[in-house]
Amino acid sequence: MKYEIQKDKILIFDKSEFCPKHILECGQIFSYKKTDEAYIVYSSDKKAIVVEKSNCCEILTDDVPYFVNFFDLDTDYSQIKCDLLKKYPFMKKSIDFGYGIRILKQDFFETIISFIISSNNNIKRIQKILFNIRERFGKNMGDYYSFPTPQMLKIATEQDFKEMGAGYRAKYLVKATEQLLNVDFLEVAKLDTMQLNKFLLSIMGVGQKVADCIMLFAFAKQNVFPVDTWIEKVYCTYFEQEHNRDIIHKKLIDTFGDMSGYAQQYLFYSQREIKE
DNA sequence: TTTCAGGTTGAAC
DNA sequence: GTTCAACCTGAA
Repeated sequence: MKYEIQKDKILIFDKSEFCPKHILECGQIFSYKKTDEAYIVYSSDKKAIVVEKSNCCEILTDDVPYFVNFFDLDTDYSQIKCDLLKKYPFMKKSIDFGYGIRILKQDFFETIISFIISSNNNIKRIQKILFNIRERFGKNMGDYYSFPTPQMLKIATEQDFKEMGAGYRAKYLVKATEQLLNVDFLEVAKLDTMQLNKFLLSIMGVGQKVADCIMLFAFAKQNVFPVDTWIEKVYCTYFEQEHNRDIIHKKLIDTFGDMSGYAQQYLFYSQREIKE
C-alpha cells in the first residue's frame, strides 16, 4: 500500500485499505484507547496515535519503522480482498463491511499473555487486566507504561495476577511467563505453522483457539483459522449446522487454505458487528 | 437469580 | 482419544 513517511508521522492516503476502527476493533488487539478524535495504540514499549482525517489517516509515533511493520503497511490488501471475493463470493458482505482491516504484527510475548487472558472473558475486562499489568509491571514511559518483558513479569505472583483481575487465569499467567523466560522468540518465529502450533500449545493457558490467534496476530501466519463462538455462528450461517469446534476448524482451514487468516478477520468482524 | 463473555484444563470414561 | 464439568468476575 502507498504511504508517506515524515519525521514522526506516517501518512496513508488510501482509506479503502486502512480504517483505524476496523483494524483496532476487529478483535486482534486489546491495548488501545479510543478518544473522540483518535485511537491511541500501545504495543510493547511503543505508542502511536492514529487519527482519521477527511482525506487520509495519520499515524503519529516516535518509532515509525516499528509501526510500518506493526500495521503491515507493505502488504497489498486490495489484492487480498480481490482474491478472496473471486474465490468466495459469499464473503462480499463481510469484506465490504470490514474493508479497512489489516492484520497486525504484534509483539510475541504481549500477544501470548493477552490471548491467555482472553479465554472465556469479555473485551472490557481483558483490556482492564492488560492495562493493570502494564501499570504494575511495565516501565514508566511518561504518559504510559510499557508491556513488561518476561524478565520483568517473572516477579508477578498468582496473587498479583488475581488482584489485577485475571481470576482463575492467574496461575496460567505465572506458569506461562516462567515457560517463556528463556525462549528466543526470533528462533520461534522461524518455525513453520505446525511446529509453532505445537510449541504454543505447550504453554499453560494456550489451547487451539488462543494458539491460532497468537499465530495470526503476532507471527503473521495465514494458514490458521481461530474458531470462537462468533465463527461458530458464521459457520452455521454459511456452511452447515455443526457444533464440534475441531471439525469446524478443520473444514475452514480446508476451505480457505493460505487465505484463512484474512478470511477469518472479515467474517469474524462482520458477524460480531452487524446486529440483525 | 441466572446467564454470558474471543476457552482451557484436568479428570473420568 | 474423547467428553465434560469447573472456572474468576461483573454486567445484563
